[in-house]
Amino acid sequence: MDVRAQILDAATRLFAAQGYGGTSLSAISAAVGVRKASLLYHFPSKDALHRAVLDNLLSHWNEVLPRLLEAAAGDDRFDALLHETVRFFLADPDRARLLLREALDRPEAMRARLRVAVKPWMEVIAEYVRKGQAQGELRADADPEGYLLSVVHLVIGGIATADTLGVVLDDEGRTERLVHEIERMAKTSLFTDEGLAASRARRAARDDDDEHRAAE
Amino acid sequence: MDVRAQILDAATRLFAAQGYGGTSLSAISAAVGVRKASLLYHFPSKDALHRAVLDNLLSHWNEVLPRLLEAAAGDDRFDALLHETVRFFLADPDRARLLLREALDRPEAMRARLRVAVKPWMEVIAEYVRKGQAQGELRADADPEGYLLSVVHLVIGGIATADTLGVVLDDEGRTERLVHEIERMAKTSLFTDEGLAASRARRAARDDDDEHRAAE
DNA sequence: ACACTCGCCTACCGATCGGTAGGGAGACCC
DNA sequence: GGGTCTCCCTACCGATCGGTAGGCGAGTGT
Repeated sequence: MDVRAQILDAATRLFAAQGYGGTSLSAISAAVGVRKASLLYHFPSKDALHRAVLDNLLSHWNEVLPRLLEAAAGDDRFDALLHETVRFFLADPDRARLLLREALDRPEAMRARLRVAVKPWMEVIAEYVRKGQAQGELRADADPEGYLLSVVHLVIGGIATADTLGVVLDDEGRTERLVHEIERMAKTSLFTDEGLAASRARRAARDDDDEHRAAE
Repeated sequence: MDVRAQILDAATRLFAAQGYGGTSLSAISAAVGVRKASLLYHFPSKDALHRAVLDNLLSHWNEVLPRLLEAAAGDDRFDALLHETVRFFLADPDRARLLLREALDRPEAMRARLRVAVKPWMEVIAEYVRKGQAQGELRADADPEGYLLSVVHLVIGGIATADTLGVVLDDEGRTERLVHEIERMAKTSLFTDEGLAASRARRAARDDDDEHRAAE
């Protein structure tokens, strides 16, 4: 891996763990094994490095999301979307921590980023929620935008602090247990009980179908 | 207000907004209107100030919670507990931001704090959840500890970043809307639909009762 | 009147911060 | 082989960091 990528990687880990203000350029360069001046050759300033780290993270996400939205089968869209979102942050909890820190540290900048990067998607999905509500599959009293926001939040926050808050869950699979409950909450509070049953039935039918096709 | 309290207050606001590492002693003392050396007269070090800020916050909470647990009527315990928790953090969102930052910045220290301050309460409430599950009022597939953790998380995270994430909710009452949805999700994903109806019926009866008593 | 404490101050400390200047080894082009 | 570009280095900058030393004025107790 080239030095620039190593710097980006180390900066991501350190910013996530100690925050932007709490991480010095010396610390990052030391983690990579080069001198501070070399770091500043690749990134002209600490702020530029910070932007690069965030861009790197968000571009990953923007690359995953559209593929996900169109790939997910129409009916189980929410299920797949939720699960893949969880997987994305679970694959590297530092992603969740970075976003959380950014929201706390620079609310104004984060707001601007969200406005252009997230809001359009959010509106598309919210529209699907409204359709599901009209069909009686989703709870009518849910606030689509508020719900989506809260779920994103539940996932990001839950994963970012799973280690810390996991103190009340003594067993070792605490993260799995927490994630499982998060997914359960997200689904239960969106689907009506009928919708949930219908969704399960559809998935069973599809799995059956897949098996048949695989057997051929 | 005496200077010490002013310092504590300013430090709380600044730590919440910019984090511990991102806030200098000069900034805090400037906000109060005294010199840095005067600040260090009241608090021997930055770290001591930080501890004082956190102790101040947690003691508030520990003062509120027990009163809350015993005051809430047996059947609507969850409702009252949830709502008062929301109110506690909504009254000063900096509380939520501070806790969130602490969990990110010093996971080890936070874990220790949680272990002694939160875990006992959590276990008591989880026991009540299990009872409710046995009665069929609460969803049997919920993981009591995981659920409680996630709700705390949903509330704290939601309130801490309501301003930032509220970008997708254009209207002015965004915070109210978000909070309302958070409460809805928390209840819907815990109560069975029967339990929810029963709870509503109980509350209606009680309100009726209150009116009668007030009319006498 | 005196000593003493409290609360805040000015002045300063060494360490570390983000960032700059400039040099040198190696690869590549002509 | 000379020129140049890439990449990393040593050495240094002024600013700011958390923290210390010590003085000064306003009470307070005796």
